[in-house]
Amino acid sequence: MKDDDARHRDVAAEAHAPADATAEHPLVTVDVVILTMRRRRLEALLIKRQRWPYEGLRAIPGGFVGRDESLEDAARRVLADRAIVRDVRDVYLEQLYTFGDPHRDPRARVITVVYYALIRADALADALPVAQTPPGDTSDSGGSPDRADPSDAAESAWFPVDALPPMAFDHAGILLYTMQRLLGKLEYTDIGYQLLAPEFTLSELQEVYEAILSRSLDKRNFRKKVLSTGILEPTAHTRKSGQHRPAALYRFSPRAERGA
Amino acid sequence: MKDDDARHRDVAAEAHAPADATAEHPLVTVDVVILTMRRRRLEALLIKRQRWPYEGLRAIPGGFVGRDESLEDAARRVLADRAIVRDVRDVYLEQLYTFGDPHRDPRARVITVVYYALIRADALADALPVAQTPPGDTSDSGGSPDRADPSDAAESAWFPVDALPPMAFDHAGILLYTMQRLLGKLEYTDIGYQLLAPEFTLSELQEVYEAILSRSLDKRNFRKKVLSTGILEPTAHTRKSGQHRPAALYRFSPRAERGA
DNA sequence: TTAATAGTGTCTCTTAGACACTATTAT
DNA sequence: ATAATAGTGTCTAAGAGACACTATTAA
Repeated sequence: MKDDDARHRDVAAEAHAPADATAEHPLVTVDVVILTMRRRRLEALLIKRQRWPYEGLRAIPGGFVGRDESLEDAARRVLADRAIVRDVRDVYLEQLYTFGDPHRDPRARVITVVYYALIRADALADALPVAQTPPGDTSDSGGSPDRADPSDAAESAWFPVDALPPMAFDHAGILLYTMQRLLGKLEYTDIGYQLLAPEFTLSELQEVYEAILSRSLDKRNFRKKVLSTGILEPTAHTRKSGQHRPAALYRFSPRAERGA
Repeated sequence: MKDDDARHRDVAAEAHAPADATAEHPLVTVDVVILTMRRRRLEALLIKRQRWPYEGLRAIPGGFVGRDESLEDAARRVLADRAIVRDVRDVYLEQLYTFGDPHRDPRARVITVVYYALIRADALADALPVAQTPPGDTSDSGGSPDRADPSDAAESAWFPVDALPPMAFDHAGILLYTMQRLLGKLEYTDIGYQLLAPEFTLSELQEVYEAILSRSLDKRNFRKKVLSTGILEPTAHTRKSGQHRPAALYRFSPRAERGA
């Protein structure tokens, strides 16, 4: 076996790159679009930038890829750093796209591999990042908007995906692209279920679909369709909430679990 | 404005990376799965590795990302280097996935952004890379299998995607993933048309679909379906070939052109 | 009794897929 | 004539979507 420096030279030589190819090479980060259902809406976790460039604007959480870390491991580390879930293994994580425009970051050439993470409502950590109260929404806000995030980089907050704040870098476009991907995968995969607790009502499932599709669905047709697929099975449980009939709880049938 | 070194330190500091973060960073390449219809099959262009590791095995063409080059520009440069098309702008190019396992290349940490390219039959350059004659196929081979590629890296050859040779690195998996993506996009996009000349017969279009789906389709149902979408329009031309009725040629209707 | 959500069937229209023969050309 | 591919229509079954009322609970 050769030592590391020799290997680097091998790779560089093969591609006609200069001997110190690493210095010429772009930096690589992993950004993670973190999504969850909150207040019956789909919301994304965004940090507030504290430095130039785009100081004060919101950004998608991210970090550099470690030397011996896979891209997905790096994405889970970003999630763990933000401390928004109790167990990072509970999170559905999927690679979205890699953005590499030479001028997307004014500081350096940075290529970012973007993942999106779907957080089940029941998996959110107790110490929730702060919520933003949108104008016209009079429900309780649930936290001070100034609470600092443990990370050096920024404080975090949840924003409804259909009412995003001004964004740093190319992150507005990345969010938009994420929503399009989510919408595309909704019909032919079970990503919709990844935003729900292990047991859920059909109304909750319908809310997830409506949030991603940005339109309301007919209740009878929706239930007919999801039940006809056979991937759901009823539990013996119901959930009471408010002054109305309790809802039956469903779960994935074991056979269909974790299919993608 | 700051100078480049200062900017690099900014990025590194923000992510808690060591000061010489660039030395710790992975290398980034772009690999391009080049596909075309040849002999009524879908075929991929592969190079033969000339060095350790995986010497003698086949690999997907690729190259390092230049400092001021977008990822897509890098992919088109890989295409241009291989000299397989007359005009690189004619090629349909789409990002597939980014592979970054820390040990996928034994020489160094290499993250590769993979694109796939669909080459129209009429856009292939005259100096075609050599074709492989699979066992049992008695049609003419069309070139010496030993002709050297202009590139330092390897000689190139076309291989049917359903009969691939032993592959270097994780490239067999990448090819497989490409075919799955292609299959998935076939139903709801017009990628199928990107493998055809501007004017084509319905039988040629059906052959593309059958190659990607790996199954035969009913001729009447296929024609009914594609014509009902309204994205095709008849030309006044026909094509005669062999001892049978000439086929009508179609093209995209201008409105639907270049939709993705 | 009221407010709030859970839960349930029918009809229509469109689409997917099975299925077999005639048309036109070169040899 | 024969070989080879182009081109064409009907029927059936399944799925998507429009549409309105009853059931159960807490206050």
